[in-house]
Amino acid sequence: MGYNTESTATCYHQLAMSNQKPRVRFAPSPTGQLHVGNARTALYNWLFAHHHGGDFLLRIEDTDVERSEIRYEDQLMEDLRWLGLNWTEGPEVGGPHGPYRQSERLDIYSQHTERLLDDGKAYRCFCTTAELDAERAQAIREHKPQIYSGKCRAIDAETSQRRAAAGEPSAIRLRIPDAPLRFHDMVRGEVEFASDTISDPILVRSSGVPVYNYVVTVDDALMKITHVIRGDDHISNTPKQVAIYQAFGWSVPQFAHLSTILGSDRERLSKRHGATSISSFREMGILPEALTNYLALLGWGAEDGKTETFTLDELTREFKLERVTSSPAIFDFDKLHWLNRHYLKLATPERILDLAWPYFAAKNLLPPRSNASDALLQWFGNLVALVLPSVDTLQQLPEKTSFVFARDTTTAQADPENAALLNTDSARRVLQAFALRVRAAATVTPEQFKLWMNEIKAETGIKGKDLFHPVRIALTGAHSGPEFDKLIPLIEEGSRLPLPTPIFSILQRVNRFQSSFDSSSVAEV
RNA sequence: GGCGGCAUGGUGUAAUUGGUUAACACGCUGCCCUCUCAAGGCAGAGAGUUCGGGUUCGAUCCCCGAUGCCGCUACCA
Repeated sequence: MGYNTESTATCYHQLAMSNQKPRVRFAPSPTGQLHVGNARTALYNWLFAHHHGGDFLLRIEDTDVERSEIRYEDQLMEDLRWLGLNWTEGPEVGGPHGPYRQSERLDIYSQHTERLLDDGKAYRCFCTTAELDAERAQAIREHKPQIYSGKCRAIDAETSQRRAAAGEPSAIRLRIPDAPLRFHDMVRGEVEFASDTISDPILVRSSGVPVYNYVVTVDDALMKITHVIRGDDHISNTPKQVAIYQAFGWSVPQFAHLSTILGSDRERLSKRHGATSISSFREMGILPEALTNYLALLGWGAEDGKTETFTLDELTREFKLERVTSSPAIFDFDKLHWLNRHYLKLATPERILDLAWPYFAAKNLLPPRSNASDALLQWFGNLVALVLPSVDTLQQLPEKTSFVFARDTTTAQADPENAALLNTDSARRVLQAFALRVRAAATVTPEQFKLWMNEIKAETGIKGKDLFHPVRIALTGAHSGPEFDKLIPLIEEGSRLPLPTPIFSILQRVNRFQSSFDSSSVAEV
């Protein structure tokens, strides 16, 4: 018996040849936020399942009761749904192989443990922590693999039974067979571990709680998982798991170990590198399709070697596990932003408006969405459309629209670049001529504005940058921004809208700016 | 220390699986557009494939070794 390379390969072959639908799972621990690494694992599982018309299921690995929290479980599911990664079997939807929460499967595990014990595939280990520590210390000293000596392997069944019955604490270990442990990895090929480098793994702690490596294996087998797609931090665990499959006489699934996602310093990506949780990306206004597209690209490339933008549907068609790279990838925020800009441009105006609104409401720039008039909706839509191409994330929108919301453009004079532009005779002449016209007309249209600027140009001989920049600074507080044709109506219309933070009209802006500007420039001269 | 994995411009991926000048995208630089910024369009710089051997007529690709990084080495997951 035993599953050598050939039988594993045969297994794979049969699966590939048969029409058996693959079944894959995403099995997170609810001990924290879903982060990009896990999300990418979930995505690859989902894509693989959907590409082959198979099943994608969700299982919660909450055997670590200390760290597991229900709120993280809820958050996890919310994040997955937001990404568009739905599942057909899981803790809340149920399914034929439930329950899907490991904490609810404890009976199943103990039944299986009995079986292993009865078959002599596993044994009780009475070694104390102190003994094990000593063994380990010695192994290090002798430059040998740190593996359990197997001291308790030799205890006969009867004695073992008796000592356990007498209340002596014991863990349960698997007997690792004396043969190399091999498995086929769809992204790395054949992987082999010598059996004498693998310790007899603990299956059940002396507390009676089974350990991760054991329960995943039992669950994956019972849930009929055909392909285990997970992070490569599990690669060294896999031989132990293979041994568990063998001990039960179960067929070993296909494995695919995905490389780690690194930060720009080549360290494992973490909070230190900035936002890494899915919810933080959502909060900053990254579109889910941008994130899934980006994550797909982190370790995979399309067959044509060129196309980079894919919707989830397109990814489903194109995605092949065989094309996944085995080397770690560095997370690049710039590229994520590029993709987000791409999808922001593709999104419908209605959707953008819905998504953008809360960022402004939170800053008290807009009323609650439910109170919005059609005129306000229209105006805001125009405003957002104007600056959308220049933002990486929705979160940047309020700042990018400060040209209309800014309450005090006079502070712009403090900026050295602005001051240089303003502290000239020509700037003063332009501003005075402009103010004169605004005060006479009270309101401004783009057509009027154009006319006035032409008049000022003719009468002062000032043109280009020297003509426009002072006006721009006076109006918006910045020497750069959108074209006046768009800017003028946005400000004027905005000033007539009832807003929690009213917008100043052109006239108000000119008056406020002129008064402070005149006094400050007098002082300078 | 032991075991395993990984290595192509700054970054992510390609390279018909051993065949010419190593491709695409992000980013960067410049130009065009323009009052300005952004967007958009165009152009350009940037790697000889971690290093050293070997196999071969020929290695990014196969083999060996070194180095570096990552993971596992728990009665964590």
